[in-house]
Amino acid sequence: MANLSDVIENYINDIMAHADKDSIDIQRNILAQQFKCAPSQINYVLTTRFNNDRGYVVESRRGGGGYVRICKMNVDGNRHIETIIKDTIGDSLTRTRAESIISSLMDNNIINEREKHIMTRALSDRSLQKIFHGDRNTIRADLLKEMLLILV
Amino acid sequence: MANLSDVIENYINDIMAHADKDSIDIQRNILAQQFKCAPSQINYVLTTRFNNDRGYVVESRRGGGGYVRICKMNVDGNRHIETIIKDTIGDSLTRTRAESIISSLMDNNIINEREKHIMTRALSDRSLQKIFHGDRNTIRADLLKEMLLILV
DNA sequence: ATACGAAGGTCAAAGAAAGTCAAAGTCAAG
DNA sequence: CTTGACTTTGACTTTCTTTGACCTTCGTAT
Repeated sequence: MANLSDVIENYINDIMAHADKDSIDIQRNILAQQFKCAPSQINYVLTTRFNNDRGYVVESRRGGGGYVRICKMNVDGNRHIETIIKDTIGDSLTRTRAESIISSLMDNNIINEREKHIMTRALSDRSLQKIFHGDRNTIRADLLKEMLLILV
Repeated sequence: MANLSDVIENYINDIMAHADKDSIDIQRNILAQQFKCAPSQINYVLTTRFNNDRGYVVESRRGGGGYVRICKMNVDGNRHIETIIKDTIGDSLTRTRAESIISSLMDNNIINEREKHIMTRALSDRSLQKIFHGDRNTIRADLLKEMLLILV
């Protein structure tokens, strides 16, 4: 059932969890071989699951001895929230991005699980079903910003 | 014989009853094939029978490895919330009524102050600013029901 | 310096689900 | 027999994943 991207995400999370540091190094081609997939699939996982919204920074190096370093940033509360409201969210926010942002807030203990669920549900497609499709993402942006304001 | 929607509803209830968890995952197209109907019929069943008035939350994902997850919220555990969702809110909810419902939840220790603030913000006129006036109260109703279902 | 091989990056097309919407069908109540 | 609520269907849309062809960067042996 689970797709390959999820499996790879899990695998990386696992390594991350068992690492001493907040960053790990992987090798793209090796990983791709391991999972019998195209190397670019690894990039796909990185951009969809280990991106900024989720609180990760990825750096890499090509050529012999190349690597991909995945760093989990841990942030301090208030400043982070302000940045999210002012810069990260913007005028429009997809559901996927909203969920990423909310997840990373929980990872950083800025909100708890119940609060995460409340926010996620509020921003779900189902809650916003009656809103014209083209407007949903702007409403989502407004909603999340407003909800986050209580945290500052 | 009952109509197809009823049959599908029963089928889903059956799976639900035999599941360990309070949620099950289905695949829309598979189910449609099984019942030899249009895939959108499954959506019809979901919106008419497994909606939040009946205590269900549905989430889904498209694309490879996609699924539809149907979660039964244990509303029986909480008569108060059940009543609010089924009877008090209805199809339309003004901001004022929303606020008084939320306040009463806090007074009854069902939610804490932070949660109250999050919900109030989400339902504020500012958050919903860009929604056409005539639609705001229906959206509010949907939003509050969806958020409340998380609590049970 | 240069060329070559060993990384990693990008992008677009194809594939795999699920969602939407409105038209057409059904059926019971008035 | 008409009306209105509920159901069924199908054409079209959107989202997410997977793959592959082609590009860029880096280290190293000559």
